[in-house]
Amino acid sequence: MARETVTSEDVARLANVSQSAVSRTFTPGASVSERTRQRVLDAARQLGYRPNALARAMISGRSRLIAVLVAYLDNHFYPQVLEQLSRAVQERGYQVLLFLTDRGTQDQMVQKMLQYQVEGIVMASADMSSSLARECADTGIPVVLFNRYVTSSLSSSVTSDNVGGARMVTDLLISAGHRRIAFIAGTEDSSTNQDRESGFLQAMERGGLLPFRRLVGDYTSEGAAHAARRLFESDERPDAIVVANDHMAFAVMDVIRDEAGLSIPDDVSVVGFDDVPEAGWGGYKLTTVRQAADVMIEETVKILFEQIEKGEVERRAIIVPASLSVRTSARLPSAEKLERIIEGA
Amino acid sequence: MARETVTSEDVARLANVSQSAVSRTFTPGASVSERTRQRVLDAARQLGYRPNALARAMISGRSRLIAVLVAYLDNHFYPQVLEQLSRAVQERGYQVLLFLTDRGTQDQMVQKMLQYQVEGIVMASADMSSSLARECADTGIPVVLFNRYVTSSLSSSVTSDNVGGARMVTDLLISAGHRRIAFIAGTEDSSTNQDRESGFLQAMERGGLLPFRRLVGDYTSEGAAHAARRLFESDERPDAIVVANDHMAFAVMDVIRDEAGLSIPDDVSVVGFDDVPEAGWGGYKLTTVRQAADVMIEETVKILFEQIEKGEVERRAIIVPASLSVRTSARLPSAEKLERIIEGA
DNA sequence: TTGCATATTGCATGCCTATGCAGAAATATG
DNA sequence: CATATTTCTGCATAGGCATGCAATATGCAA
Repeated sequence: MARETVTSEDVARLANVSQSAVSRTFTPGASVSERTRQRVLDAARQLGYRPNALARAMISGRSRLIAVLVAYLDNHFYPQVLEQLSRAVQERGYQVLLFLTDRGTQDQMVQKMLQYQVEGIVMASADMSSSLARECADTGIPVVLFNRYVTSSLSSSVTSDNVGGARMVTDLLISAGHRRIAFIAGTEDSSTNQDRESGFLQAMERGGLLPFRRLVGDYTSEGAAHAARRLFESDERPDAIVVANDHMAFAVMDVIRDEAGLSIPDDVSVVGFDDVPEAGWGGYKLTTVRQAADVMIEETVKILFEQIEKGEVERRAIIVPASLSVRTSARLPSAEKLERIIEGA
Repeated sequence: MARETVTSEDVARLANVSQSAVSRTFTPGASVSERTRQRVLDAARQLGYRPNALARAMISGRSRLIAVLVAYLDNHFYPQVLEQLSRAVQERGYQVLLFLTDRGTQDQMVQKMLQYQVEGIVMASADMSSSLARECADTGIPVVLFNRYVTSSLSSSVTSDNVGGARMVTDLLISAGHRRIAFIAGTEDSSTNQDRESGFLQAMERGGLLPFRRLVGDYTSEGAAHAARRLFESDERPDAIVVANDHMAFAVMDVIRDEAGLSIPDDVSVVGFDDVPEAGWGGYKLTTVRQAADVMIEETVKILFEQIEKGEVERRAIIVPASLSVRTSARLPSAEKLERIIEGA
């Protein structure tokens, strides 16, 4: 088996041309006459020749590899992003080199990425230490933090308007007459959570309300379920809950309905953040903040390739507007109030 | 910016050793004295040296890259697989090169994979033409078809017992007294669908029943919803539905409850296949066939690396046992009958 | 037919690292 | 202390391809 690899030289010999001619045939835009081109192509087909992308990458200094780092794929927002991102990257002739990280292994992962000479990095998860950011910046490789940012960092970032989005859903609840509104937070030190929480707090303050209670769910189902249980273990119950992402919101809804025996939205309103596909499913119909994943990805890819082409890295921070996805997991305000919120008044 | 890349030669110069010494320092198991090793390490740290994985791959002929091909990530079974697979691969010092395919682009994708000199290929989706299979086999690269197979192919495959699993859930429905059992199929020409359908048919036949009706959902939510609507548009309704995977089953449940206004499982039982995380969610509580994704991945990785190490490819077909995940979307038979089904009697 | 501009081609080299080989150094043996 | 081993080390080369440069071929106008 393992047929000995066939090289451009083999093809050249068979086609009676030089190795350069073969190379040029497979390099778009290079100068080759149609005749040699055909001869080379024929010979290549005969031998089953395939240019070696690694050798190519070595000599041209362009690996055509984009590293994507994610921590988990169980929050459906990320698979969705990964799929679209990968497609976008492939369209430009690049491939995604995937890195799944645990907390604590990011450093090694970044080392690996750099070893593979990737031309760009998307960190779709995992906070990045500023030393790491510096290391990347030093190499001149564009880095985009996706759905998170680090203020001290030199990297670009693309997020949606987490503050504004959270403010909007919270406004929605307040306008609908809710007064005992709890917040279930994600991972405390993540930028998304901080922004969403501050949006929540802004809306509450503006509405003259104090948060009914605040618990941490760590962006996991289990954490969220646990938090929800604590919220409903006494009679001092919230009448609405803002959950820091959809993935947790589903778990919260399960606890409310199946364990606390309450009805949504009659007894409690629940809202989330992300608008993952499941939010639209009949079992949940979650009112939530829609992150325009497609736009975010578009921006990410744009930044990446602009910087790859220009060869220089500049920090850019894109904030993509968020919108409301109004379904039935939360009581609605009057149509006119709703209108006003959606207009972003 | 793009600090000019620092090579092993630069390190060698600074450390006052030869380039070989640097190389050996970074090659586990190579022969270097502790003293030079330290000198090299120091110099490397000073310069920020990182071995170039591509150059390394070129000369050693080992890219340490595994290509993974998937078609979609919206069926949650695949993100889960991708995550675990990627982790397993990383543990062995390899990285996943991700390929997202549409129908029809597999050929180009495979070309790309081979160009990148990947050492193994996992096709977690997308059927593979036998010519493609031959091409891979010719190169001597191990290929594992994950969750699908092609009889004519030379590639290995890992699937779960789709026939047996489908038989089990169908038996469950029959034992619970259902007689009007419909089947919603996935993609017609996929091996998973064919096997699941044939398991369904076997059980029906053994139970002396004819399928109530059979529709195609193409493994998409929309397809499944459409099929479900057709099932319930007349009064001739099924009293149970076997759906070829969970992802479709959720859509079916939504239609039954929200559009047909029926109750599950009182009016209709619904069962699925895969046991994705959402099947356990309170909104669905889907009775389904559990595919042991972890075992499947374990086997996949095992095949892959055994063949990579031995350097020879042999066809192997692993079938991982499936089991029942009994929840509440389907009426239950008596405890004793249930027991018998689970025991696989 | 000749001369010049342009399009092709081949040569030679470089990208960065791993590794066989032979000699040098360090260690063990008697 | 001499010799036999073992451990290190550096040299030189290879791995497959892209690309600047110089040389050749081609096309066209005069």
